[in-house]
Amino acid sequence: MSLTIAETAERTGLTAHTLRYYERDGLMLTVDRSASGHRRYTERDLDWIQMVTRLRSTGMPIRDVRRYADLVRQGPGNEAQRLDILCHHREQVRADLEAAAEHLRAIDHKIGIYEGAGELSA
Amino acid sequence: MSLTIAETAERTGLTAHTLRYYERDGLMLTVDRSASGHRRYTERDLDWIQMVTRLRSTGMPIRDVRRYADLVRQGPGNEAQRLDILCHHREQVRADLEAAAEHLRAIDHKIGIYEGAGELSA
DNA sequence: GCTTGACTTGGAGCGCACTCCAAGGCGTTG
DNA sequence: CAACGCCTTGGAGTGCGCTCCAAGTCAAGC
Repeated sequence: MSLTIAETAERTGLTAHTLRYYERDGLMLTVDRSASGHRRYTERDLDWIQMVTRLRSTGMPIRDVRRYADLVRQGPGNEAQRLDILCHHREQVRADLEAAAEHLRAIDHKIGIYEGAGELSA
Repeated sequence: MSLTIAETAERTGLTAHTLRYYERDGLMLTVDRSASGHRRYTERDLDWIQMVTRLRSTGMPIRDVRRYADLVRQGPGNEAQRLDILCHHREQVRADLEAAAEHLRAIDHKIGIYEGAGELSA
């Protein structure tokens, strides 16, 4: 089983542009090519893209994803470093989530004020 | 009581550059000036900056903050529109928080795999 | 066999949100 | 009263993450 870049874009929610960009920028593991040079994505690539998407959408910068991808591409032996990157990121995400939750409470409060005013004036 | 731009930057965690930029871009309510033309920030400005910061750091784009600021600057009468912006944003933030929490769980899972492997190989 | 359309590349362009610069004004301190 | 530092402005520059373009290759359908 292997997918074209368009099919992979469809399945991952990224654009073909972005998939090429990620590859150029060192975020991908090795992507196979057909005889004619077209990219062929495997199940493993889809899993990896999902991981990259998770890291990106929790705010990890491209350059950090690249550091992580570099380690994975180097193969076994550097698991401690990978773990280190993931654990640091996890703490960052937890802190971000907590901050966002607090902001959400403040926004809720503000909404409550407007809704209260609406009721009073009604 | 009024603060200089430097003091306000200090207190809000924004830079003086950013405070000027926000004002130019229509994100601020009216900011007073001293006789010499220097900005003077009041308690009300600090509260407003905090709100802007909450909206920004929960992912509201500058242009939407500006729309909201425009309404507040226009004065009473458009509370329903303000409420609309805030409620839409609240739903967005909730969705983002949920997605981020799911990504966090997946990252936790990945970390668990690395830690498990570490223990096995130890 | 020719068209159509998806694919390739290097490189340019874009939108967002700042971030900084140059040139000049003001005002407190020694 | 001179120096120093903080302030002002319009406008240019930066970094990030895509996003798109031009020119060309290749594969499949009519």
